[in-house]
Amino acid sequence: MYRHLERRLTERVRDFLRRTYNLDLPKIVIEQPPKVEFGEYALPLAFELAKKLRKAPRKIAEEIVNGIGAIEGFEKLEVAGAGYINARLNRGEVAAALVADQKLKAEIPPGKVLVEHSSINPNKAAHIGHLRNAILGDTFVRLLQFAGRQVDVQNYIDNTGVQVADVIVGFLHLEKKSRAEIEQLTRQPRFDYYCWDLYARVSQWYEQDKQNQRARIETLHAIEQGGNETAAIADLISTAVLRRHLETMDRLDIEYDFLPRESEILHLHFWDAAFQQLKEKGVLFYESQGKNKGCWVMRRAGVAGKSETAKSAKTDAKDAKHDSGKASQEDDLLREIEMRSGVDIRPSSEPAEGIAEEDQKVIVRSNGTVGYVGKDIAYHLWKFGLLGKDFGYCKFYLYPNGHQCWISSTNGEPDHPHFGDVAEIYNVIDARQSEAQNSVVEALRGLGYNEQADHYTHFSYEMVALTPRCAAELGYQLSEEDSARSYIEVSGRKGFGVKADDLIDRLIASAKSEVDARHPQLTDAERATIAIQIAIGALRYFMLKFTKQSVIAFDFKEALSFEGETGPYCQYAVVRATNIFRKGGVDPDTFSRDGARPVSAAEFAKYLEGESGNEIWELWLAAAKTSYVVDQCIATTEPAYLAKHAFQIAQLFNYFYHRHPILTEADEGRKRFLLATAAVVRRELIRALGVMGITVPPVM
RNA sequence: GGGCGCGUAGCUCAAACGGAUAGAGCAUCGGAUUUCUAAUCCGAGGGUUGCAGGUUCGAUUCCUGCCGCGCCUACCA
Repeated sequence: MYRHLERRLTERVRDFLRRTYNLDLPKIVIEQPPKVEFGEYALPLAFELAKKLRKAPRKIAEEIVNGIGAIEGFEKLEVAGAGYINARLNRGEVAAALVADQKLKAEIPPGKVLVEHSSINPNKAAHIGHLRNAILGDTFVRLLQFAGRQVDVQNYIDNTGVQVADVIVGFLHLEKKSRAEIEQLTRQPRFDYYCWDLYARVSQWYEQDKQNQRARIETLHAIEQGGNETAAIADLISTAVLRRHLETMDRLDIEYDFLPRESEILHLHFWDAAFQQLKEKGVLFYESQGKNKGCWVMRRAGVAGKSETAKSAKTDAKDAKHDSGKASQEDDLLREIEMRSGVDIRPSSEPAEGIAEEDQKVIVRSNGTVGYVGKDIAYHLWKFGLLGKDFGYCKFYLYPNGHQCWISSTNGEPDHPHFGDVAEIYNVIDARQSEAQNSVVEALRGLGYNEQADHYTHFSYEMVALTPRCAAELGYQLSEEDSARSYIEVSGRKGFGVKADDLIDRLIASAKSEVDARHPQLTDAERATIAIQIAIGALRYFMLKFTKQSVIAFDFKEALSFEGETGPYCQYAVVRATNIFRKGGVDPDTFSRDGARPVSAAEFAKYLEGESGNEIWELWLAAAKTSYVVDQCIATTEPAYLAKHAFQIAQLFNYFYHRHPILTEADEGRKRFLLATAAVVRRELIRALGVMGITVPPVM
């Protein structure tokens, strides 16, 4: 509603400027006035035009206001302050249209969208950082769907990486478990918790003796190669952990369509196909000397053009540091063990002389194995349908609601949905990986796929860390330095963090005791269901209320809060609205559709005018903005705006609720109007919350 | 060293393209409804937007330089 009117206003103004001043402005800025009394839209463009037209801003504003004529849906334009143009909507018409809830058609871009999120290493339990990722990703999926887009949801599974190798080392070398014993263990309810602890122990074991890392390299090698006992055990474990992740996320109503695995990227030789293209197009260079001798490298993303050969004293110093550092031991170990070379590493074309050593990003190691970025490039060529290869597909996980989630496989089932080959992609990956993400984009550009590169969005967000207080609460001993920080980074390697299921459990327990106290008359099952809805609402809202670039310093007290700017606050507003209708014996859904129809636009206008009208109008206006806010969230890849929006509606509604008793209203016409207000706000708030994956309980 | 990001009330965070009096929540203090349940509402205090310059009608926002903090910068993923 709101966005359609804004577009109409923009077009009329642009039209007028062209006609009157022969001006064509690329963009016409439209703001929202600080108070509704000023109108619904504000245009500061007279200030901008003042110089061009050599007139006072106020004069220009007056010319526009007087000359533009009537605009459908608008009451009038007026000049304010030093030259603002404020536009006033016809409140009655807007309210009547909102009640009718007519679907206004918006142009939907063609093509499918692919959102990749979660992508948790399948070697340990998911933690709060993964929750932020999944909640952001899932909400973004819902935003796109709300806007009418068709979306594929993918969760990339790195089942052949070091992290999985580490936990396998734990089972085989520390615990000396047999395959049968491990199989037994994977059946226990929270097998991922077991792995969480074991993974931390393995990291300690590596610390104890660097030689222990030999086991890691050997294990990783075996897993990558496949077709052996170690690989089979790794598959067993990573699959079991993956199932646990899906269960955890399903608790939050987060589902996936397809799980592409690294093992298939490897075994179906995706990389070979990508490597071929990258060599042909000169994106990769073979380095024949220096630190990266024997590697295939590409130019590091963000490094412009040909760099000078000025790599003198600085590079030497860096090398020296490397040799004495403890990293060198690991490097030696890596080199020491001969690895299978699955790809042709012999130099074919030009050397990498054009790129200074520090600007090189190694894609293929000197032992012939391909690194993570390389695999990611191949994967992304597949996403855009540019690889010339496809996965095999198998059914993997059937959600209780009947939705089928597929997984990649070397030998797939013949009948499967078509994944990949999309027009746009969004990768929900934390900010620490932005360089790797940029490298993938640069590789696409290097291959000449500029259009695809333009539709590649790294949905970057900051990590979730723990406050020192929270860490202490969890029983971790902190150094003095750490205690002084405002937050401490979570570390899976150290087993330092809050597990997702633990947090969800605590939220549910906390909500349950509250519901138990408030609604003893309900059955335990009913109360449990409500508690879960509240817990999820609290958690999802918590993860969404921060903007992406803000590091969340996690604290139980804040996360467990159900008051103030929280999900339950928003849910509660809906429950209150529902209660009015229940007590009044009116169905809110049918009322918002049919019952309010008798209230004419003229009547709405009457109740929405004047000072007391302003206050209620503010609520209507907020309710009218949902699709506008959704558009903004998509354009900026920032779901936090929606969280703020929902909170604002809830806040305005609570105020309204307090000020205007509805059921006792004596004036029948006014009562109808107030009921219509509650019905529309309720409907829109449910919608907004729904896009965030938050449902509303019947009572709270 | 280089790259990215951040610095706003006691605390945690907002402020779309540069715009009208920088806003919320929490915490503190003081109030409200025998009414559609108080997971609510109202009020109060609390700010030199890290510092210094610059750009302009106008800067929390853009530019430059400092200061402080975080992340990235591995033949890890």
